[in-house]
Amino acid sequence: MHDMQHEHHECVECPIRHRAVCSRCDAAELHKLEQIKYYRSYQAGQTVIWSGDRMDFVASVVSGIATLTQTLEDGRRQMVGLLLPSDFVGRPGRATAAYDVTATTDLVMCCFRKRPFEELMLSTPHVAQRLLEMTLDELDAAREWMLLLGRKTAREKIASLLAIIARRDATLRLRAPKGQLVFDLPLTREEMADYLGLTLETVSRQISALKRDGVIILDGKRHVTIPDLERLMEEAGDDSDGGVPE
Amino acid sequence: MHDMQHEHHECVECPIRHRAVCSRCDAAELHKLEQIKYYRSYQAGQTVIWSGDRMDFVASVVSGIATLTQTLEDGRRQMVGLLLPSDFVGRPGRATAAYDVTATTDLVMCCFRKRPFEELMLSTPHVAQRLLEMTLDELDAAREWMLLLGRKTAREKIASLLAIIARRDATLRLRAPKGQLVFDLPLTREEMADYLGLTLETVSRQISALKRDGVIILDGKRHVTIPDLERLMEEAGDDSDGGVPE
DNA sequence: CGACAGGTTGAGCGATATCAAGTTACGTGG
DNA sequence: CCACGTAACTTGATATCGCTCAACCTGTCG
Repeated sequence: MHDMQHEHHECVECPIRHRAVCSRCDAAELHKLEQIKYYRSYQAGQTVIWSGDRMDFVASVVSGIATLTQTLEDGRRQMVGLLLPSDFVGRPGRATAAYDVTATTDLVMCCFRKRPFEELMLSTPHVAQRLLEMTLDELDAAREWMLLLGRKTAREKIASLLAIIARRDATLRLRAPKGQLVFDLPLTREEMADYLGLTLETVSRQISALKRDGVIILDGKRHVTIPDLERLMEEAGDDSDGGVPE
Repeated sequence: MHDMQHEHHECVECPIRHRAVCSRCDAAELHKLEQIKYYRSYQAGQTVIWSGDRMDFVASVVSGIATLTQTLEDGRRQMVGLLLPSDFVGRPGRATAAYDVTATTDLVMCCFRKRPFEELMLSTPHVAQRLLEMTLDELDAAREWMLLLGRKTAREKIASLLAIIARRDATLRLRAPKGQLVFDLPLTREEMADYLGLTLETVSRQISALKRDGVIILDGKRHVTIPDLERLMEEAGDDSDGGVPE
């Protein structure tokens, strides 16, 4: 089902060390985490967990991208989470997965056995504090998506998604998002549709329209250039700056 | 702007004592909370906080109902939270409100000054633990709403909202949701529309349709009877039971 | 009694879904 | 290296659900 890699990386060299659920931990706490962690790898397209499955671990995304999706009986799908490096998967205190988790690119996760992790959360407040902070951020992101899903037009939805991916990509590379932005779409048209509450045909048409109008430049189907981020933000319909309050 | 009530209620007699952010606290911790708490009351329709405003407190809803809403520049509104008794308002570590908070009924809140509350969270893990749990629950609810907003039809949206209100009303009264359910809608048609990503006209039409089809019985505009919860759940499109995993 | 907020209903329109036909890119086996 | 198959994507024609605009109803409060 999945490849297991038993290589043992050092936490102190971990690429997500400063952003993940472990970012607040001191050396002693990291040592405890190190004892209950292990890595798992998945290929693009593989399902990590099915909704309803027993889940005996929680995890951080180390590299790659995963999605959370919900499905109605008749097959209608809605993505409800996009997991990037450093994002957390799973819920302490819950036995089964609430959503399908799928690797959309090759994916490496740093897993912690659930029971020891829960005990560790009680004894070392730094993990719980960071997890609360991350969960509050996710809740804000979810509410932003609710606005998008409930009230934005198809064109605005596409522009919003492109803006989010562009900005996120820029921060991952530690470059300020200014001037011309270039990135690759990590999602298929269908995955974008599932994220935006649209059909894949509408996604395709709106991308073509944004291209025709010069808001984006496409090279192939996935490689995107944003000549003017301001313009894209206007198309997204968000109020002005998009600055994240803190 | 708002009435302040300086009456001093005892935490041990508080109606939300067993569900709110303080539910895990022991007597000593409650005593600390009691020293930084105060009550505020708002009338139905009053705005509690505007998005972007400085927020010097966090709070629990004691009685009544409040909403969180986001607005696009051109006036399109999306509700992103429905706050019921015991729900938590505000975010530790953030200076300004991210959403408009409005009292839809008369509302009483138990407020804690933000700075002391944040310090208390560091010293007493029970508050932070409970807040994490509540935030994870809210995140699940938000993701459920994303599915509704992105993929459900107008009729399914209305049925879903009615089912949620019915069940929640039943649990607040501590009665198992079986047989015939009766409750009053706490929201206007417009508020329902803002919650569901619809127009108020569509809300009105779909409610009329559900009434015509015998799924609900209306007495006046707000008083609802659900003769068959199973039937309503089917109309909502959710898979079967709707049981909350834990 | 009049005014107004909340709610209902109708007619027509438009954005997005649906159904369908192609196109492009890419890997695989001959 | 080419032919084939397939997944991803694009584009067109048509259908439909929910929106918009508008009129009207109902209950409440002064």
